[in-house]
Amino acid sequence: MSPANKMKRITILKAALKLFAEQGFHAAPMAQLAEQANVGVGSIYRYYKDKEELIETLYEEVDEALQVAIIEGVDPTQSTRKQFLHLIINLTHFLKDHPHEFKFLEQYYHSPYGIDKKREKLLLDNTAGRQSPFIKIFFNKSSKDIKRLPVPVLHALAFGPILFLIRDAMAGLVELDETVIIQVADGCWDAIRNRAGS
Amino acid sequence: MSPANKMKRITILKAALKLFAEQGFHAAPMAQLAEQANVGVGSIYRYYKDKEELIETLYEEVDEALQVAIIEGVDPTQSTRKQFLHLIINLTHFLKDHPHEFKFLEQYYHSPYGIDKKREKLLLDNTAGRQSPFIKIFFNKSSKDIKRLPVPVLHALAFGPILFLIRDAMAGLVELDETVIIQVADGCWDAIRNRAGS
Amino acid sequence: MSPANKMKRITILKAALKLFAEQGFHAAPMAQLAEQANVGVGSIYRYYKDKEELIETLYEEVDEALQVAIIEGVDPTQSTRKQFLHLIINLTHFLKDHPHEFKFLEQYYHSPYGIDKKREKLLLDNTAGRQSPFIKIFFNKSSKDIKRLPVPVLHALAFGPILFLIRDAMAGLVELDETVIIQVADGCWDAIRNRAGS
Amino acid sequence: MSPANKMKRITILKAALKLFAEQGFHAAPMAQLAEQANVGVGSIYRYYKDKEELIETLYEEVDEALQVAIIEGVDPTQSTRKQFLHLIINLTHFLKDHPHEFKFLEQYYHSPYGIDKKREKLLLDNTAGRQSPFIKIFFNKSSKDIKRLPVPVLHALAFGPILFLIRDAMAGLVELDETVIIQVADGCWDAIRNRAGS
DNA sequence: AATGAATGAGACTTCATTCAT
DNA sequence: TATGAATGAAGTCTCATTCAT
Repeated sequence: MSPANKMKRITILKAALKLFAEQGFHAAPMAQLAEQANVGVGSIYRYYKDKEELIETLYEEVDEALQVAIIEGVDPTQSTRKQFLHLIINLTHFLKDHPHEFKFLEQYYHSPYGIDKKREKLLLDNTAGRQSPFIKIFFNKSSKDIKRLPVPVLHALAFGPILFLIRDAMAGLVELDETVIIQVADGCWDAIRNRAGS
Repeated sequence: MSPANKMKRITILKAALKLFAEQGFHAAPMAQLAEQANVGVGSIYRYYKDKEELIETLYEEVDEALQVAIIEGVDPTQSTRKQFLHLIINLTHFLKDHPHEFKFLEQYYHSPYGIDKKREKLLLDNTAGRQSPFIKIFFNKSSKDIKRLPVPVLHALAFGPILFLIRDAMAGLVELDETVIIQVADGCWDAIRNRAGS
Repeated sequence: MSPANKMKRITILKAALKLFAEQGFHAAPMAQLAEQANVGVGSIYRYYKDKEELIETLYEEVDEALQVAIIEGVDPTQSTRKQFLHLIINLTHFLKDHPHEFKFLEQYYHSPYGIDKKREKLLLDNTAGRQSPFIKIFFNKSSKDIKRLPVPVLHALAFGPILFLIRDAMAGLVELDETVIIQVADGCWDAIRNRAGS
Repeated sequence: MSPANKMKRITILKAALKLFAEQGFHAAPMAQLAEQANVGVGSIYRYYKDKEELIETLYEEVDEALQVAIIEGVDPTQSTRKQFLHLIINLTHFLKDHPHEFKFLEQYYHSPYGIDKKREKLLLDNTAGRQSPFIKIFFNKSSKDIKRLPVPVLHALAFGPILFLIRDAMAGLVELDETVIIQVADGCWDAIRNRAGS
């Protein structure tokens, strides 16, 4: 594919991200998307078979970016706690700085779009593959530092709060400054760490 | 309103809950809803101005039921921890036992339906009103037992994990038995409690 | 179905017959059909799942009418030749008097719509069922009067010419008056009859 | 036009014939045609003003080939009957051996593409020109051997049956072997020949 | 001359909402 | 009051045709 083509693909994807985030999949007509992307309606269909494929592709793209952002700068030689905090902070910053991506992902996961199909795939191979760059490495060496709990439970304890909070932040209910982020991360750490003498 | 009317309102609402949960708002035509509810399409419009109002009303109903279920049997004379565990368990059971309600709420919150409009309203007066039956009471006496953190942060630490986990459970990724629930609740408690000497 | 409904079904069918005959299936948009039938576009879809079902229904309807018209007044006690001529004349009159029906059928059979599916069904059970009211009766007693040939061949010899000619007549190339019809019918009879002493 | 151009014209035409025969005019996008012909879409438009012109041209080509094939080997010195049988056999073989051509012609004639415009032109100057190579010569000397009937009627009697039958053969309803062909041709001959003493 | 990406009119179909019965 | 047939705006997608390269 030529660079020009690639560029148009991306233009469309970007416009879609914004539009879908702002209006939702269903309330975003292809015509409007075409307009925002400054292309003809038909052109979208050169690059994506249909609306669904566009959404799937967008999801893949966004998810990829998220995964990359999350592990950025995490240093495996540091303490588990340090790494954990780093992850949480990365995640939070990425989502705060990319509200469109955040809203899109929220919709994607929670609308019965590919809800079962996608979540299942996603989370299933979380345990053993894809997203794992960080999850797996992190939880694998967990023996000592982290509670011996089923991975999904650790997962929930570790990431549930911050995701919950980011939603509130998006809605303007909290100011997610560094202090708060650290507080939450600390809380999460408390939730999963293996407290020796307690 | 006559009892007969009231009954029909409820019939419609029940059918809507099921349909919306199973298919999503957008994929659930009013005609199908009418069919499921065994009423004429036109009748729905006697009780609800339009589809949106129906959804809003349904949300209110479901939310109310959830609030009630959550505080059921919580005893203010018990220890904060006990009360907290009780809340979490109530919440989990309700959502596990009412998957339609759960799916509906997920959609409602995460689709840009009333996302801003609604969440804002909802969470804003959380702090000082509606939902508070349990939140407020609970956090107000928090001085000693619970970390001194902004309420939304506590909120996130307390409820984020279990909500996260319930989603996984719905998708069939985890078995949410009593043991797991307790584990999570304990984890959450660890996240928010004020550990005296640590 | 109420009489009013039935009436609208028929109104639509009639408009469709005219439109399809004049413009062809593909060149006849549903919107135009709706206009001609004086109904809303959406209404068509109350009665017919989609354009294809409409076409199929129309075909069934037209075919039925044709079958009925063909055997009208045919008297089994008359000579085979008389009956044959009667059939041909009925057929010719019906198609001449119903040019829309004729054009529609031509299209239906010869466009790769249900070409294989339909023709097969049609012609296959011609031999032994449906259309047979006349075909079967006619060819079954054929032993003496009619050549011993495979049925499809007799079929072709008997009806090929008149169908061919009707097309020319529709195009204005021949005037299909009684004389000509009789001439053709006679020719066909000559083609299939068993000439004793020749 | 250069030989190379001529070749490309023909390549396109061949691909079109196949595609139109298999899918029908309407279901055969220009893009797919280009692909099959191994040319760019734009190139098609260098040779043909638009889709319609392409179809018309194709029709002309196919018709020409058919005319040529039909008279091949017909010997004017033979008896009228022999010549007639020869014609029928030629026609049948050509169409049997060129199913794409056959399907294309069927569509072309029976869809309101150029139905009136084309058939009229075609058949009109049949009487006095174009196609006549065989028709005219054949029917002109007909005085004695053949019934005195309007040419279109003779036409119908002579060719109607075999065309009818070929359709059935294409649909797999009859096996068109030499025997059957001869039977039909004989039947047709019976239909048009002037039986002396009858 | 050849290409094929781009276009947008227009096709089919759905569905929230109305209104005559 | 209850109904559901009728409506048409709006959505998704296709495809003949053009035009910059």
